[in-house]
Amino acid sequence: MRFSIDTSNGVPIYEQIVRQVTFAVAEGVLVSGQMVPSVRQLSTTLAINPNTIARAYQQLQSDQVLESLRGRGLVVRADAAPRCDAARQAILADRLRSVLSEALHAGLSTEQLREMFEQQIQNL
Amino acid sequence: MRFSIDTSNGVPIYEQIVRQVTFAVAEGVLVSGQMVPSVRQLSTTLAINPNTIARAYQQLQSDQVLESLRGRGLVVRADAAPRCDAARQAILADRLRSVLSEALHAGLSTEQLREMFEQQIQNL
Amino acid sequence: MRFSIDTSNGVPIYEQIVRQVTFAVAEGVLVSGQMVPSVRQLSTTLAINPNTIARAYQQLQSDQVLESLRGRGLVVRADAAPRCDAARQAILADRLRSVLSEALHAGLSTEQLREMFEQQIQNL
Amino acid sequence: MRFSIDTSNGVPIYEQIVRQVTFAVAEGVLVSGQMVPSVRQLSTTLAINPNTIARAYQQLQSDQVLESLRGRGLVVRADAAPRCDAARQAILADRLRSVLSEALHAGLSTEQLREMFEQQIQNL
DNA sequence: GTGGTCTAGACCACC
DNA sequence: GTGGTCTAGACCACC
Repeated sequence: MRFSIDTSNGVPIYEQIVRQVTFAVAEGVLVSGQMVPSVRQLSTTLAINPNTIARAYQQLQSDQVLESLRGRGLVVRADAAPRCDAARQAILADRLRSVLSEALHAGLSTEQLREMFEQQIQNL
Repeated sequence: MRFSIDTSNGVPIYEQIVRQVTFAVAEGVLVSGQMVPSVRQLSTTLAINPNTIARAYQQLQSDQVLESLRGRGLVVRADAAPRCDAARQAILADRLRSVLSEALHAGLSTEQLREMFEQQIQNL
Repeated sequence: MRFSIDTSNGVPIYEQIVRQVTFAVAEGVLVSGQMVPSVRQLSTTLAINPNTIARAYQQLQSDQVLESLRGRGLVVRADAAPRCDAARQAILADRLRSVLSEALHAGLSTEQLREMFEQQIQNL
Repeated sequence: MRFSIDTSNGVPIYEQIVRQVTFAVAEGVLVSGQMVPSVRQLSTTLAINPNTIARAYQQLQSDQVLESLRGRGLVVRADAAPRCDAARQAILADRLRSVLSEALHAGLSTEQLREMFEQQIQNL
């Protein structure tokens, strides 16, 4: 799988990695038993501090997405896919809800929002 | 105008104040020449340190939304409304874009997104 | 004499009044024995707080430019003109020196400065 | 780069730092990608409170002169040099304009000003 | 009364 | 280690 890190959007790097792995499992890009790149390897390909990678992998383990196979590395857990799918849905719905809520509080109408939605989605 | 501060959502307090003033000017709740509450007054009503209020007002001045009448207080600048409206639009569109972009990268379809959008907007 | 107050250039209002009176005496626009407008009158014509005017006049008295004639008001002192002329020269030379010094420290050459000088003086 | 702070000239300390960094980038003394001293380090070498340094660096970020590499420090932005050069030019021209304007209003002739200019520039 | 600046010191996330 | 935010409290010029 490919990672894309944006160091300037305020989202912590380790969080971006956690999400991208979670989403990849949800989509089936990463499947049960598949290994993820080693801390060292990912650290050099992304030019990111190894501690940051390690922290992301640590959280993915406590999220029960990855597990450590002694001496071999980290792999996707057998039961991770549905959990990741649920997590993906929840994370995205929540972020969407929060943006919409702020926009409504800022005085935009539902119609203006729908317009903005269509406009943004066409630009992507 | 009324302010509502949420100290637990990660958004800096001064930033929340900046946004709320900007949005209020965009909506016409605050109009040109109108004074904003004094640093000390807002500080006591919100139970927030005066420095934090001052920082928000400082940024609103460099954003050209407020201007200082020395020794008297801060007022909304004559030409602030369109600037604030544009800022509001830009901030919200950007946040929406970022959510949608992440959702698409996470594998959701445009149709799924549209569904999620309608669902979230009805719950608000 | 006419006063012009700029409330947005950072120079305190009372200071602007002090300087304008001083310069007017230096130029001969105000002459010895001539009365200056009363605090109350100047306050209303300039729409400025009377305390601010009073403060300016206080300083002009301690600068020995004005003197108070009991019950009649403030007039230009007999010996004020040369003092004001010297003050004007000193104030302006000092401000010029300070700008030039900063520009040189900022890396501009004498030639660039001379250019800038001619350009600015033509625009005035 | 070296900083020199004058705490007695009325110009706020953070503003002096902002200007010195801006001018250094304009001159090429600081180049794109180069790190500026850390808040704590500059704070101790200048014997200035870290908050004051942070405030200057904050403004330099909103001026798009510096950018933050989270957890690592602050560097000069890729496109900062022309912006800084323009800012330097604008700041100095404006200060010069303001001095000349005041001098003309004070009754000096263009010729007297030119004389004063040459005199001051030789003494520096 | 008003805002503006500064110090001191704490706590935080991130690398 | 890095910057970012916030509190507490002081002092200032100005109105």
